[in-house]
Amino acid sequence: MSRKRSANAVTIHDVAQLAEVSPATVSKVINDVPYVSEQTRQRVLAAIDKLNYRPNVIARSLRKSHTATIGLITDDLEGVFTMAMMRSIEEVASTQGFSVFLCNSYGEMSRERAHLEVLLAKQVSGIILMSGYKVRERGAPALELGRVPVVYLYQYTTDVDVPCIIPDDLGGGALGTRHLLELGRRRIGFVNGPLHFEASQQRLIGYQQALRNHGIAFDPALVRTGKWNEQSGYELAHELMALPQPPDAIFCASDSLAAGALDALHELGLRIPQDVAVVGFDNRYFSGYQRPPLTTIALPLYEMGSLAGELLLKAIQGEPTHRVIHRVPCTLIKRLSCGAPPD
Amino acid sequence: MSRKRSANAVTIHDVAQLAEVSPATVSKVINDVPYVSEQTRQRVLAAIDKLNYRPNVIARSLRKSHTATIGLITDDLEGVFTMAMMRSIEEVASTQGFSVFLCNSYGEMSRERAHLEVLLAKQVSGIILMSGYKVRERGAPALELGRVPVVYLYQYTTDVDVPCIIPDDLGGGALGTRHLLELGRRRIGFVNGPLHFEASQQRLIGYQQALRNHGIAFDPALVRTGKWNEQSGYELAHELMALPQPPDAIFCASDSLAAGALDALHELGLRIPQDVAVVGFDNRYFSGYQRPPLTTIALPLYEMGSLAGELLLKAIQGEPTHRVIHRVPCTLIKRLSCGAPPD
DNA sequence: AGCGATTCGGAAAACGTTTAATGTCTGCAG
DNA sequence: CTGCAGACATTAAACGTTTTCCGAATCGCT
Repeated sequence: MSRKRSANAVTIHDVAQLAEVSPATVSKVINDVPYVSEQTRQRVLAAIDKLNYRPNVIARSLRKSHTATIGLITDDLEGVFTMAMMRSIEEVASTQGFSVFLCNSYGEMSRERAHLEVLLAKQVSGIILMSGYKVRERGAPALELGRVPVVYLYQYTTDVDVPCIIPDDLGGGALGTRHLLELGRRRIGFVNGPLHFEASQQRLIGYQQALRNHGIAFDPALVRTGKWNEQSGYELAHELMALPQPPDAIFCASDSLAAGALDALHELGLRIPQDVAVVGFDNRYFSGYQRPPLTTIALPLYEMGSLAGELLLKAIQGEPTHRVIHRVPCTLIKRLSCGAPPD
Repeated sequence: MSRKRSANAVTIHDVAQLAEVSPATVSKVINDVPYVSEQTRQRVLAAIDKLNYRPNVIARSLRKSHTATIGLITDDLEGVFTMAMMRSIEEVASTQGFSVFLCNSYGEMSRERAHLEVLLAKQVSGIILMSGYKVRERGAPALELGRVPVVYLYQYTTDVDVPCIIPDDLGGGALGTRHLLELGRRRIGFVNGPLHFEASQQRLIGYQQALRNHGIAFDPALVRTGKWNEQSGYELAHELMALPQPPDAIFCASDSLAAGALDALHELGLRIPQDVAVVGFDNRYFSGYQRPPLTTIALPLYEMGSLAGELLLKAIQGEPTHRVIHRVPCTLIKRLSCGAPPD
């Protein structure tokens, strides 16, 4: 009989033979193709069950040239924002019957290139290129390699016709500022990261817009820029508080900066939020563990991830893809450092 | 000509045609099979280059029944220990030419089952089942589905013949305790997590062993068990410090417990490490941000991940796999809470 | 009874590779 | 001149599906 196959490779032929039917018919019942009688259908199903048959998806893909597989290339698998996006990508993919290949490029173009090659060789139906935070822009990867849909997640580029997904940093900047304004704060300091990051620029613009909308004059002395880290936050907060008219609130463009600012304020013996309110940005893991727990602007990482997945899957299904930059809105996480009652 | 193919599907036939040679010959030069003349080899390579041909790995796998692909199913994609293990798995896989499918089961058996089915249907060469911390034991997944090698990572089960990889919690418990003993501490409190976790049991045993090896009597009054969280750490540290003979050091079985303990000690106005030294366990992200930065026992997550990858790949290459529980040693991360000079 | 439409089932050709088998040279030893 | 052993190259059969096409049977009409 068919015992010559390698170990446990039960194929559609085995099923066909057992059910006394042709492989074509078996295929039909598997794929719910009409015009197979109920009786044979049952016979085939029984055979499938008995042999514990599972279709070989590889073979299927070969014929159908559709693998139900997408590739996910990340800059930094251990990046602080990676997991959340990955989680939602995996979720939308798997609920739609897709599997996802995980690739880590370590930010090296050569590795990214290599991963792209194998993904395409493995006939993925689409690819998500994901970054975290730092790297936001770069040349187009070698998309000429194959004509599979691509979406950029948390990064973008203008030289390629591809949808990009990033957080709405401007809106986030406005959101945090508005929150402080609504709590009655009038001199709001802004501690920013390096200005060559688009995120910094956008968050600052948001801050300014919110001030303007509230009829508060923008005071350049109240904004400071440094690195993204705690040390900068510490130093710049000190600078702000040393002003002749120190601020009654500090909005930091990252939670790390905010952590440093908190240190500085504690050092000065100031009460938070009574004397100075503090709002961070990013909703990093540790922000809830600060003293006091930090009110912050959350990056919409889940939403960005699922948007990426959905966009890609639609593109795979043939929907035309435009060169759009999707800016996903940030949300406010109220904790104790701003003075408002927490969520 | 061959323009009838779907868009940009350049196949081995196209190459063959351009190079005026048979597909078989092209295949040979691709796979470095001997007996093809240098001249035709060059001609074929030129054609490949010109057409920008990439072999269709799906088709290849079909014939060779070997996909160079592994599956990774995790309990909890967002688990605190997941990323590090994932990173090293991806690394060893990709350096050996394997791709990895990422699957998240959310700890639900039905999802795990479903993922297993599609992984097997997609003909993966092997599967890693990964957990984090909490779930350590459970029934065997439906391996009868297919005969592909499996390894368990950060979880284990005894009812299946499969290699398991877990941290050496006992060794870690001993390591932290020994470190405190060597720094001269003599009354070391032990704040533990729930005892139904094997990790708790093992860490406690390690603690006891280290004491014994140093000739210090084990005092049951010095060990407390609660939950894994900060709150427990806070309360149990208070209990310990209220003892008639309070400890001069506290070893916590998790960094969360340690964070709570730190709170309690601060509240009591005690200096760390001068009055009480503290050591945590897990090397969580926030442990370096405590006041003072927490000395802790690091879980060997990278090592566990790469071990998992290597074991799986070896098994795929045919090496027989035993039912072994690999306990990977933990390491000591010296920071400021123990009194020793940091690394 | 005749006949088109509908339903069911199978034969065979794909899908893009690899590989075993086979064939054709060329050169060289006897 | 024969025979034989490489060295190259090709043919064709796999791999496990899906899918087109075709034929047979049945059904519902006139």
